[in-house]
Amino acid sequence: MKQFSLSSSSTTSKGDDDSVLKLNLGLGNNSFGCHVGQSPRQRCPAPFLLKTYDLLEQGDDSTKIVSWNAEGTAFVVWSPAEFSELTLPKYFKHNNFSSFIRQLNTYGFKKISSKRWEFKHEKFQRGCRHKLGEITRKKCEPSVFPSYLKSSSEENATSSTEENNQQLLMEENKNLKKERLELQMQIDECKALEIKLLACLSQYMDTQQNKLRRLC
Amino acid sequence: MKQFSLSSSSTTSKGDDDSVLKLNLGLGNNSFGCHVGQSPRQRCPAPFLLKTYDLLEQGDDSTKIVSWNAEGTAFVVWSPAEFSELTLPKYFKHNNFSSFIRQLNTYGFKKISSKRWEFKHEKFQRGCRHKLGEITRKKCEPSVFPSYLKSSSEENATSSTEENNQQLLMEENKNLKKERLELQMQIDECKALEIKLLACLSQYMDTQQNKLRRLC
DNA sequence: GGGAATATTCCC
DNA sequence: GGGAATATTCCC
Repeated sequence: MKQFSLSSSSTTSKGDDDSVLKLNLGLGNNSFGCHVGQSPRQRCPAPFLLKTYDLLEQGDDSTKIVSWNAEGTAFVVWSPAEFSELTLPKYFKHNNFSSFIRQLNTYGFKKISSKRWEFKHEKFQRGCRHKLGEITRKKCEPSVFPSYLKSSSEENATSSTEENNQQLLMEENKNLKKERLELQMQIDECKALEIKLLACLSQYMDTQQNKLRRLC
Repeated sequence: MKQFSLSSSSTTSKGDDDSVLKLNLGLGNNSFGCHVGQSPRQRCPAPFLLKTYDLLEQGDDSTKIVSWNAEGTAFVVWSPAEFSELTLPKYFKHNNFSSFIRQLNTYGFKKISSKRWEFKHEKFQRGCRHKLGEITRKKCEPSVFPSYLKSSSEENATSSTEENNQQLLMEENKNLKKERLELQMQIDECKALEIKLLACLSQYMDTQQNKLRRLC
């Protein structure tokens, strides 16, 4: 007899049973609670995003200080002064409005009104906490050279082309290592999924055996 | 499921308001009082160094928590627990001993005793606040090679060592690219396997359905 | 609005 | 100890 304990244990993602049911219904679907294909990359949302979202969900009287706009498609800081003094230190290690805005810019939020402090990001909307993982920092991509290597012009006239090459190489090197790590993580994810799939298959087979046995 | 570390920030550090305000004011000092033209590079000391120095100069009862050693050539954290809870938040935006140590390492301090938390830096001594500007971060500057590339012998890299470095870099680079390819192939295999598994599962389910139908 | 330095956290 | 990601500050 095969082991049920694996999938029935509650240690894994909630809804293993669900995924089994879904399997019975839709075959081509990769709905195992974790996705197989390339839906938008769901990472662990940045702490900044989670905090900012949570801060908006606080339904207390602070809604006069900061809140979603009417449509829930952006948020408004109604009172920057109070927001800085009261709200920010509850969630962050500072009370500077400008630092908060710096972070918003880092994550690609846009100020969408000249009359009030209203900020918008496509993936940051009321009720969509699950989309926060799709928001990423605006950092320069691994494949991009750092600014100090671009357009070095005359300043580095002293540095030889050899040194330049070396810097480029080091940069590429660093990026490759980062890529390696990411690929490794992808592989780990894949492997975990395989294990789940196999467990699922095994469980399904057992269930079917039992059904047949009962009918015979 | 993954864990998000909202931890410390949501639990407000009690009574921090004052210190935060002080911090913000204190930071303003940085742009002033920079010595120019002294023989050893006198820069504006890093906030971290100034705070750590000042924290030691506080002659209050906190000397039981942290103080200079007898010779004034290093300093000792006598009580890490109290230091973390009481001293750190007065000067920094956290109360983690390990973050403090991370900073010490960044600035090149060395732990010089295995029996107590004693840290030393050549330029960080009692009565020598004016030398703090000579202490720099260990970060790899744009013009500096990473440690693993430094020949550790001379600053004036001869063309031969440069060539050597370059060769090493290119080699590592090549290997990394090879690795990348292999990892990519592993991923492709994984994905193919997933597809097969799903197909297999789906086919199996169909067969079972038919069996059941026939029996009913 | 964003580049870059420093600080804090996380992880090996 | 230190690499690297994220946070905070400073400055243009």
